[in-house]
Amino acid sequence: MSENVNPRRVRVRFAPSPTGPLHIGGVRTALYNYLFARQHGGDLVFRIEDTDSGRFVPGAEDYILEAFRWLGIKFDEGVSFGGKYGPYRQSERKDIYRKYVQQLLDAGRAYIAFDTPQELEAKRNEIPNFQYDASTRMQMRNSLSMPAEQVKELIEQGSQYVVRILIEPGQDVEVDDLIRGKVVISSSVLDDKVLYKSADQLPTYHLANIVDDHLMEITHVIRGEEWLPSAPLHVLLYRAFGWEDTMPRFAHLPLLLKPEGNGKLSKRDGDRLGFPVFPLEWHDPKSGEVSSGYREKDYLPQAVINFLALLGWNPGDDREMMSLDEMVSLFNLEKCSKAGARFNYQKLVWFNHEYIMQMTDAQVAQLFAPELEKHGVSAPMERIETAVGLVKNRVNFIHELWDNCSFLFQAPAEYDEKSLKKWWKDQAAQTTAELCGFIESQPVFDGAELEPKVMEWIASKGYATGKVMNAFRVTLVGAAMGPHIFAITDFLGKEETLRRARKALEVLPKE
RNA sequence: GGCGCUUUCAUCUAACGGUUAGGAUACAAGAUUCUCAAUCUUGGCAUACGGGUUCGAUUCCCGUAGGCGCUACCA
Repeated sequence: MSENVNPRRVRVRFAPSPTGPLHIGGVRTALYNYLFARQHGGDLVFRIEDTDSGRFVPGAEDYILEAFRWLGIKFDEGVSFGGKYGPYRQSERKDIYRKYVQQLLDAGRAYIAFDTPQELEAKRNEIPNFQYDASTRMQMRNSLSMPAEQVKELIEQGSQYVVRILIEPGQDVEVDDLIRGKVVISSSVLDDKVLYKSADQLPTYHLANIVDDHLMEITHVIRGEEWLPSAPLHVLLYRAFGWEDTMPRFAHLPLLLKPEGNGKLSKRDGDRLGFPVFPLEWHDPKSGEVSSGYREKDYLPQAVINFLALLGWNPGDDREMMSLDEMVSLFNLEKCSKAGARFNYQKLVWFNHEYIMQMTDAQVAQLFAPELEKHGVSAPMERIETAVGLVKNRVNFIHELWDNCSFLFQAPAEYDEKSLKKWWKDQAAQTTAELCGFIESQPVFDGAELEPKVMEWIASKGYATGKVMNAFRVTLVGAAMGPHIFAITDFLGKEETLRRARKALEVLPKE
């Protein structure tokens, strides 16, 4: 049971609905589709499923496209990419769907129903577990229960109607899932789903999805687990159309769950726990509400991708840090887990740290330079690189670099109280003054040469190394923090070093 | 309620009948050190429960319990 049984070129799709920002779970689904397509040398299609005119949100499509650009997930064809299977926006395929709906109607695999939403609502209130199926359809107002002339008349009068699939009860429908194996559901529990809506004269997801996947020659449908219950319906639709021989293989991915508590990951969780659930920041055009995004929160796209890839899949060994290309060669649907995965964003923070560590100082400096400018600091790239090299191991995010190295670019304006309390006492002022004198008297300043001399001097004076050095550190940094002290003096240079130390001696208490 | 999926450390997961049940994150301790980190070492932490099948079950089957999803003229 593998792909080589299927001689067709591998074609997969990611088909979001433009109803808002792209959810992070959708990003993972797209990622898996991308990995699968690349690995098999196939195509990844970007289709827009805008068949719900009521929920359409302007800007959502562009947002989704931009998110994938940022993440580095590339599509081969589809909306904005072109291709010979278009149009790729479902709202532009109305005529196609109309034709196939008619085919189903003609074949007796679907029927027309006149029940209004209000009537259905009333029915549901009246009967506890009402379902529109073989047991109830003859009591409803449809082309099965009514005489042909009446149906014709109603249509001519302009009555609104939907088209429903005719489900034959009593047969076992089998879905062969690449991740879960065989799933069997009795058609008796399925209902006569609406395929074509009267409200906006568009097909529902179920119909559009099958028609498009067939016409676009999709070979594998990799989607979220929420679609598993309707997969049998989809199989039945392929059967009704007579397309069963080219029906795509299905793979239903486990869902992303809340980091804590019950339920699947939602927008609210991000707000509550302090992490984004969207790739990019989103400004809702209707409510004006702003939802944070990973890009704006300073996460690296590689870190997001890497973290997401491992939520529900593993390469089969212990490796965790992987480039997109590595993932492409390692990916395997059979290695996908079946149970939902909690969204443990702590680990994403760790990934971000690891990727910063993995980047060269020059790469990090490029990202940090704009941040520096925001703080009113302009420095040669070389200086920034050096600074970054000194402190990048202690940050999880690029923006945290500032707090860790601002003192390299700006003399301390004030001194951290706690640090002073701990280190600026006893003979701190005196030793610092003496140290300044010693350093000034030395013919060398380079840390590698100066450090042993200073240590020797401290020992000869009988001082405690920690006390002398930390007092000195506070004068340079403004706090008891930062990299190795001689790395700092090297960066600042002799003049600036002594200037800062003496400034502190003026400002800080002598005793 | 009905239907389906699912169940290994707190979390992500490995072990596709035989392992001292492995790794990573997080947490804790220690080492290092002029500070804060980083780093290294160490530590604690899991096979939901009950039945089978088998010489032997984390692994296969059944049941129970928990979790998740679906149950719209939404996708």
